[in-house]
Amino acid sequence: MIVSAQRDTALTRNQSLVLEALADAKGPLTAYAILDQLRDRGMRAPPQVYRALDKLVADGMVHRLESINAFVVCQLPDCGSRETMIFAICSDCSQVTEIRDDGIGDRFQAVAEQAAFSVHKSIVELRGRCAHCRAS
Amino acid sequence: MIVSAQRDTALTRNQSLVLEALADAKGPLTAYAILDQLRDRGMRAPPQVYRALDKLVADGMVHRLESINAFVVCQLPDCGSRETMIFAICSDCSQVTEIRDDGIGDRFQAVAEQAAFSVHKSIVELRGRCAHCRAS
DNA sequence: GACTCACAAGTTATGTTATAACATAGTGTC
DNA sequence: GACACTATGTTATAACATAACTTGTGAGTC
Repeated sequence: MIVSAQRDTALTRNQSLVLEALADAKGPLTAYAILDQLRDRGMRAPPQVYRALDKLVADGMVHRLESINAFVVCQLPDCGSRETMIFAICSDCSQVTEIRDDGIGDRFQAVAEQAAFSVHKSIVELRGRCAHCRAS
Repeated sequence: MIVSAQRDTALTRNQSLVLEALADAKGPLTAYAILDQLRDRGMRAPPQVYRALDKLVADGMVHRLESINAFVVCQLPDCGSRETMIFAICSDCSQVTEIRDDGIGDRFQAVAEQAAFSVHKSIVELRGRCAHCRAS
């Protein structure tokens, strides 16, 4: 459950480009969407994007959404810390809301403990409809 | 090994083959691993496997593990119902334990409601170490 | 039997996501 | 300069998934 954030080092050019692309995006982007966006700024091949994403995810500045194979910039402050985050992904517009639920990590730990399973990382992704899409 | 489960219609040959392969497996299998196993029983191409998996997942007899792109046969009875299941996936041996936590769905619903998000489906996957791998 | 409707299965090709493996270039230290 | 170290670039390919079309098959009808 410990996510060590090491933001001590400055970002490299590629890392900055990828972070910028994600920050400017309205929603999550796939690695290849990022690549396409950054082609005219020198990004040429998938490994460049994936390497940058690896670093940004490790530092807690970007989250990977496992169920849609996409990446989103972190919306909450202090997210590099230890909390388990919940991602609410709209099935209509694919916008993502990052939700903090203190204690959910402990709950997972507790139920897992009954199976003698020790949790290192939790993935919680909710699929449904966001406020905006429900209204329209 | 035959797995009885809650289903409306009988399984087709391909669906039975895929279910059998998953039931006999020690852990989760990817679609292509299933394909390889079933080649000598007539399975030839990915769409055949994916179509069978679609049906089995829809019927609740098989679960898809989003974070590892793999599939596992349902371990718990009455899983076709609406419960949100928790999957504990061992990072060492990739064995999966399916955990039931009544109430976790309500909790997700509650926190999502604060963001006016309506949940249709929840994905919870815990990564860590299973009892067996911790002991060894 | 012949027809046809519906659906499962088969097939080909391609799209999408991710990484292995190796080559090159910059940077700081001695 | 020689060296280690890290980031980058590049090519190729692995791994996962689906679109689109064809063929088979069984049930119901005439």
